[in-house]
Amino acid sequence: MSRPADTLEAPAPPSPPRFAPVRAEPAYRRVALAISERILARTLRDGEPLPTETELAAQLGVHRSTLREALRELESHGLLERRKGSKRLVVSRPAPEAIARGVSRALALQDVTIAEIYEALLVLMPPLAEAAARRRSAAELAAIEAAAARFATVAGESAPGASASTGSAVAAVGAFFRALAAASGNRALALMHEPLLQLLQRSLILMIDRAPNARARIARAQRELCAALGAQDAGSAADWMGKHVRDFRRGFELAGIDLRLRVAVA
Amino acid sequence: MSRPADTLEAPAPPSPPRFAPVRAEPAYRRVALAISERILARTLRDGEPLPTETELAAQLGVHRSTLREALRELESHGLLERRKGSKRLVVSRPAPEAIARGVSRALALQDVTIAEIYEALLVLMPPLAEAAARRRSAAELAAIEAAAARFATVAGESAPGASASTGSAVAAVGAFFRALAAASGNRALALMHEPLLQLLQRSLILMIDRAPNARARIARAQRELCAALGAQDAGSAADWMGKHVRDFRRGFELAGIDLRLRVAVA
DNA sequence: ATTATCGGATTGTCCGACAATTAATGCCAG
DNA sequence: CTGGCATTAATTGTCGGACAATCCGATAAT
Repeated sequence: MSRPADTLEAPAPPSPPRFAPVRAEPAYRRVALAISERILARTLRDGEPLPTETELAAQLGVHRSTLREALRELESHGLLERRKGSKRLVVSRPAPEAIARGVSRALALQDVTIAEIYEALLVLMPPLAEAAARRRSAAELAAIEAAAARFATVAGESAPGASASTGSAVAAVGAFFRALAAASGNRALALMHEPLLQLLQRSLILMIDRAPNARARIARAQRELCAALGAQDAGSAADWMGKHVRDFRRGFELAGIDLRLRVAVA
Repeated sequence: MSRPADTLEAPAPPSPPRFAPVRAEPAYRRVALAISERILARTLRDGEPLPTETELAAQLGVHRSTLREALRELESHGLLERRKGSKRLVVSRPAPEAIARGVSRALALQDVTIAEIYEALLVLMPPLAEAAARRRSAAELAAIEAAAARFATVAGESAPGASASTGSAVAAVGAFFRALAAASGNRALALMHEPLLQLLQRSLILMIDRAPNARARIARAQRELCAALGAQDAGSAADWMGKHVRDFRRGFELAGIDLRLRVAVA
């Protein structure tokens, strides 16, 4: 486009019989690509601070504004992050929940239904529990049990209908699943389960106070799962997880929530 | 901070006992959030063109450069897209492959291993095949069969080692899985399978020419899967998909590729 | 009606500037 | 010589404005 030292430009190509690709990408995209390639190739390793904007813009031969547009793209993909209270951007590996948030949004915008999320959970969670039972460390087990304990506390301390506790009960459910996923030793499965969980949580807020016994049933399932994980009983863990997930479905039905409704997102 | 009776301090705020959040987010992020909320809330529906940059910047009370940074973020998440050869940005639902690319990158940067991808595929794909067998339409079945036919052609036409065809064979494998996922009727599962597929494809490039019979075994599995899908035999579909996935593992082993290697990404 | 032409609108990119904040530096006391 | 504090330099966030290339819509020519 408008570049500084563009000398005389002949409108017609002189002789080359071959044509260059007509569709040139804008500079901000090429810049983003160039930087992300370096990150992917580990030339820039995570934790490493990026050069200053002025410096980087000079190196890449673009204006700072242009560079900035590229940086926003990388930042939003989690390839760059700003450490708390610091100015400089540093290279980082994307945080799972940030990635998952994007996936959640995509699913929500695609009008995915609660039924689809339920089905996916039914596919994913039992194997996750199985893997966790087989591979969990002592510390991971402790974390899972702590999450279960917290749910029990939160869920027990209030009569059904006390909406103040709804949020923390749902959050505790999330914490339990996350701890379990972390213990599975499979980051691909863990990452994939995260968006489902995020979407489940949104719907759970509506369900947990309307389905009688929902809290009690969840607490029960968590206890059984903890026991299975403690005993490293993969079969039982998978089994109980299956029951647990199916219970969610029952909860939605009892609460009168149509499973064909599309999921909401934060 | 809180001193007892320090009456001499003049700069203390006069009356407001409440403080605003200290950590204000930059404008470009607030702007991005504001716009994305509208999109999520369907106030801006997909296909709808965004106002011009000048206009939008004015409405939001920020400079065009600032707005632009926000737009790049939304664009990179697939919430906005530029229709081919057009200038204006239009609201859009994120394309699955774009989302999946972000997930793939995240997994690769997290040093996820081939073994983890394999395990995830083993969890995900058989239920996907099962769902596809149950719900596939005639058109979807045709698409799957077409993909299988293409793989057979590509895989058969060249002697093993002809690296020219490697790329198209791998692409055909991808097309087959994608067609199958699309027929599953579960967009959550389909979206989650996509990053696994992307990563598998990268590794397949290395494997398919080094593992004897890889092509033939893949073709066989695809034929059997097509038969099961055609007969709407969910059990058989799940079964063959399981074998198919396990075959990939065998292929890696035969090719001498360590499953503990981390996956690569485009 | 179809195509060629023209002017205005819009995007991509750049230049430059400045306040607020963070990082760096130098200075003084212990 | 080291630790703490004040001052200065550097960096980011945001803004105003500019301009070429391109796209869009309308109008004129075939």
